[in-house]
Amino acid sequence: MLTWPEKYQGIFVMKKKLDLILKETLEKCFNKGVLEKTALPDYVIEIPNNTNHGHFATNLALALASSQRRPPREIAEIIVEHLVDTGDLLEGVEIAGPGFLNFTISREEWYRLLLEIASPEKDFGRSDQGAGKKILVEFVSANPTGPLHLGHGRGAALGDTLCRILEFTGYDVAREFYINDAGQQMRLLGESIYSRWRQLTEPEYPFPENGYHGDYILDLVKEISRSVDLKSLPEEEAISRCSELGKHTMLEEIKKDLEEFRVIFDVWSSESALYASGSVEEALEAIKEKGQLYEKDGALWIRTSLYGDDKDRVVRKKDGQYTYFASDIAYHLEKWKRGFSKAVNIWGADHHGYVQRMKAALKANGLDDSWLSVLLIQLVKLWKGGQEIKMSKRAGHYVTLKELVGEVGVDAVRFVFLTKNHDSQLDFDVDMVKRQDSENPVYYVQYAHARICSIFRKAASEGISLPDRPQEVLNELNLEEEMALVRLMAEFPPLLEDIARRLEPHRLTYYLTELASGFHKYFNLGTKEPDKRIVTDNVSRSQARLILAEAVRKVLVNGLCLLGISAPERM
RNA sequence: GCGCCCAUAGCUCAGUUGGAUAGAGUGACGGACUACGAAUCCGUAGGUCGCAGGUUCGAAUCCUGCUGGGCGCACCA
Repeated sequence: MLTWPEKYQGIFVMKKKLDLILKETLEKCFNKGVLEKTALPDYVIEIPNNTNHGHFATNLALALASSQRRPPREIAEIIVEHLVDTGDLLEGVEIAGPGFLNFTISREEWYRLLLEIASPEKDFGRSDQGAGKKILVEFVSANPTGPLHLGHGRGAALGDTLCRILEFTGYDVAREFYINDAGQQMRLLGESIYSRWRQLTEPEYPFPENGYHGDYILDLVKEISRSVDLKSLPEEEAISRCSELGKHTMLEEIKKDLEEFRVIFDVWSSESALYASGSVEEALEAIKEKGQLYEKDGALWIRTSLYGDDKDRVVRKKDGQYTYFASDIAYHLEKWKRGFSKAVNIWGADHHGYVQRMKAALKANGLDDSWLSVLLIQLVKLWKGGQEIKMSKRAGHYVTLKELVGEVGVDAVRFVFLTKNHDSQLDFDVDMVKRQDSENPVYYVQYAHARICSIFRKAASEGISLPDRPQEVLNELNLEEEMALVRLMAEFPPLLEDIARRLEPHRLTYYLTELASGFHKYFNLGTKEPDKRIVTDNVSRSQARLILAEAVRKVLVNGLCLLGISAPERM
């Protein structure tokens, strides 16, 4: 039976303890009169980039400099001199640079954290930061007029990973796909299909202006003519059948492609349903009651300009038709009514101009600015053989998500889509991603996992496994590389919370690459120096290193899982 | 014309409430396996953080102006 420690002594606790020590120390200095009593300044306790700067560093002395009217280094010395050392947390403190305080945490404290990570019961990195908060993430939301392209894929990877991280950090998350299935574009889809069908027998039959040119339209023609006898219908009815069935088929396809991409939505909501249920009218009525609507030139306007938009916007046209904006407002008010404490939209960068007006419309309805966050994703450019593959949706020739996934695999596509900030353009080099070597960032991380699994197999073959009493072997861990790994893993939970707060999932790929790198580096020590291998002839040392390896493995698994990427045991 | 975003190594990009010597991958060059997986590791080279001011103990990060790029400014969807 394993005996693991129950109490979590992680990095939060360390930081909190340290902060307490600092506050008590200051109090002491004030009371003794060695420092002038002032309000607490804004200071930071952080993990320094440079390992020479200790495990934690604070700028407290620098922050005090102006109110104390003394040089920061002098203040730092006073603080160190009066440091209230309560427990066994600290191993050392140094004054450095202009007056930073660098703290070293005791080894025992790090061992406690390591056991916490490796513990089989604990989902390391999971937190309850978002407890009680319901958050709605709307993403992809592709029009059902064609297959998903790379931009949708990027949005899908971003949105899904964000959702996974939000869930892991305690939020109640709903993944939602909004179907723009009202209005002109559905009509155009129907006409495009119908026209292609007619052209089978009448090559001269006109194709609609702005119609959809892709080859998939021909597939839809085949599909539809199998179940419907278009010939027997009047033209108008045939087109509307084509529109209806085309949409249905496209949606099924989109759903299938997304599932293949490991993205499952909780809710599929539809624009046309908003009209059918009267939600659009209802929403406008509510806005009207707030006095935010007015008529001008025969159209109905909303006063978004009062709330940060450049100008007021039309919600109902002169011809009586509602604008797209009207249903969008209704949709977002619906989201609000469903009780979400926050909404996140992931939109293509071409919807840029929409953000401000959407927020303004919500504000006009009394909603807070920060309730809706919109993440805009920039273009994906595809490179192959050193050439950019130009795409044009209009002309109907573009690489679909399905094709790319078929070529390089889900793992690689998801990973690469998340290696960049959503706000910057992304170059996807197919050749690089297809190569099964170091140039491929996904393999780098997955390989670290497979390698650890391999080490466990090796250890097992020599009769070595994780110890029953891990506490008793841990002091075998004292290499700098080993402690660096522990410290790096300690940053995982706060990183996830930060990602959840700032909606920046791409940071996870960087972190995992860094962790994998730390492990590869550590592993390679053993090629030169056999006593630095994980599996050595010293059993307790091997066991200690297996605990470390297991901890790394768990963080890698959790991280990859959050990215929606597999963690293979062999490659 | 107005608004938003971006500008960091040859290339692609990280750099997160302003912190110490600005990082990684890739490309180039040179090294490391008869023993835990070389899909790995180590080393060298590479920078006026677009330009110019400002704020302060301290700026890639905040402010202003400029230059260069992207996107958006519909009674389209």
